[in-house]
Amino acid sequence: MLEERRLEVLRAIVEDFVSTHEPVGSKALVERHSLGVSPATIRNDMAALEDEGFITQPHTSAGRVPTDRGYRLFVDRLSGVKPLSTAERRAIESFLGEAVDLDDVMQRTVRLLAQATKQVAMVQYPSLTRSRVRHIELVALSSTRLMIIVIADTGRVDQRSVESSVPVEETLLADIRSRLSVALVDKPFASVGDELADFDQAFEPHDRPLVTAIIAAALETVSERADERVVLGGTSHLARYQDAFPLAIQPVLEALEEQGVLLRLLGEVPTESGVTVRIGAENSVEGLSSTSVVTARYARSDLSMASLGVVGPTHMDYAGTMGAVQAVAQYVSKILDGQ
Amino acid sequence: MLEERRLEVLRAIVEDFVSTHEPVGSKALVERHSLGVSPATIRNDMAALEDEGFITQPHTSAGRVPTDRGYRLFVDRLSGVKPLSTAERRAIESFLGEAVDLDDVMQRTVRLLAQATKQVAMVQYPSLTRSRVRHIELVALSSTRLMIIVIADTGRVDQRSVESSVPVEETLLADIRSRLSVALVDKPFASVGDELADFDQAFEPHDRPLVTAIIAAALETVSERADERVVLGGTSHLARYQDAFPLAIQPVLEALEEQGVLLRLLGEVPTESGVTVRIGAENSVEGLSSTSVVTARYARSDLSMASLGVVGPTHMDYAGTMGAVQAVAQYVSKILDGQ
DNA sequence: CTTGGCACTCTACGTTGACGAGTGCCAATT
DNA sequence: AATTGGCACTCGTCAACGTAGAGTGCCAAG
Repeated sequence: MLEERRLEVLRAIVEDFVSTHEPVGSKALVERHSLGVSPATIRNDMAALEDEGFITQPHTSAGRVPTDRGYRLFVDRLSGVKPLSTAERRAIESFLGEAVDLDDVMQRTVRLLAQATKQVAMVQYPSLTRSRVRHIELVALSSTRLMIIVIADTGRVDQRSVESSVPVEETLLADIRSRLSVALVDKPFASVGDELADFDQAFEPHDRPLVTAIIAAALETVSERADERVVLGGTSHLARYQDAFPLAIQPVLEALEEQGVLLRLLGEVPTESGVTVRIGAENSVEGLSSTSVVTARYARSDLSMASLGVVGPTHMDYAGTMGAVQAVAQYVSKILDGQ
Repeated sequence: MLEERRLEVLRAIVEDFVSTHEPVGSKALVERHSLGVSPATIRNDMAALEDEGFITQPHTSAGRVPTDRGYRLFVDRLSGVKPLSTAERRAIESFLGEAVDLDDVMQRTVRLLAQATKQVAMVQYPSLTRSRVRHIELVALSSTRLMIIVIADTGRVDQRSVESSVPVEETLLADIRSRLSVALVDKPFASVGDELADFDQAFEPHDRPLVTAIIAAALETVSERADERVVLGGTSHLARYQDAFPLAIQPVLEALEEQGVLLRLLGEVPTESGVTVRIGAENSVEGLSSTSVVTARYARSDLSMASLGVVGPTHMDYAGTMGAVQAVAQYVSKILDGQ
């Protein structure tokens, strides 16, 4: 009974604080929510919640504000995932459906997510590790410069240029090209290294340096590093919190400019499926200790896998944000599948 | 004599205001700069400058602040372009030299520019209009899905997928591929449309729909739209002006999120060479009316051409910024040439 | 366990008054 | 004709002060 009402009080505090951005007091609480008790009772509950570390007061005699721990409890036990309206779902689907290529899908997704959540959105390119090689191409740009192009079955195209110390014959190039195709096409990216292990043995010793360089370039395009790409959008939403709370936007912007940081945010995802929320200091990223990160995985039917998500103030609308992130992840998966 | 000193006063005001960000008064001016006259004289000059619209006072009794017109005069007649130190030049060269491909060059350039100017940097991808087709490739992703890949002599790779209503034979594909190569390789992008004008006539009528779709995709990769890509960096520098002056950062961030806006900023460049400065309302972009934009063109020996630049508050260090932008443009050109 | 009452603590806000920076104007000087 | 010192005036900034109001904790009564 009492346990239950306390949770109800916490929920009310979080909801009010999220919508008003102002510390919430006992009197305002009973007015806005129909808890059947008096302010004094609420005050007792609040004192208990504060002892347990779920809420805190900015200064003596102000209302209460949820702590990170309070938000955590709220997300885990009190809040659901608010589904999007059918109109919203339809808008998402049609907007994503218009995308012409993978870059466009990523671009559109990040805009969509930022717009839907009114927060900063990030979308990781589909991982290559489970992809396979669809096609491999070797092109001479000049007599000593080549370009190697690898196309994944996800539709992703990667290229890298290779410098040769000596001019390259077109016949040699054709030979390498066809052998590469035989060796790699339809092979998973993860096994490219093995497939190419003694690839250079088939060539004349004096061609080996070139072949080795090409192999190195091929491995680079295929290696983990290649899917370390995240697009970002909606940073202007950060400015809305400018004057608000302890959210200095400079460190946040700085952190978000680092691809490495974005990858960590999107990468540290537990095994479970569904939406992941990391609150405040749970993000082991300096500069984001007063923000929350909501992420979800998306996949193209197990071929490739990556994450997307948003970054916002800890006092965000978790239910709505989680709903939007989940829905977008779902539709991106669908679109990628269809393509 | 008097005319000359007035200009000197304007220069002093701009310089002081840029470094302190505070309105500058007559007394402070004579103290900090060795003009051989008294504050009262300066006041007369200031009154004249104000009448002419070069400076203004925020309120009745505060110091003077330059107007957009004042900055314009300063940039046109009073300020030079501050060259970078050799250490800086060397750092730029070595950092850009490490780039592995075009994407990497763009990425590094934008970081460099942001870091060197402590402002928001933007870099446009090299324009395709003057590029030529180096190689064209057609790949089957599935029996009804193709991908067309166009490689420019700038090293730029563009791809686009094509859907076919009927399964595509590999022999047909090979035929189209070789004819495309013959028709397009070494042709300038601008002429691709002409070259493909009656390309479909060479094929059987029932193959025409597919060929037409491929032509459309090829044109898309080659069309103007394709070079409409700008990378952005250093947005966190905006936050430094947060509390300062009339630079609300939200509208600026919003404007900079629009690729179209960036292209307009980088595109509206007069015929003259060198560095271009647009001050305040001279940028015909809503939201950027209290910022200045400094841009320069870069080129790969006339093959391709694009712009780069920075966005900052109107009270920026024009000499230093112009120097950095110019130097970076110069080195990017060099690097692209070498590659 | 709940509730009303009460004293207490702070913050937010508006008022007030000095202070100082800066100006414009004028008469005197060169 | 240009420069200069003097002087009165304007205004924004800042600190001090006091008040109003929101919110709390505690206690005694229901």
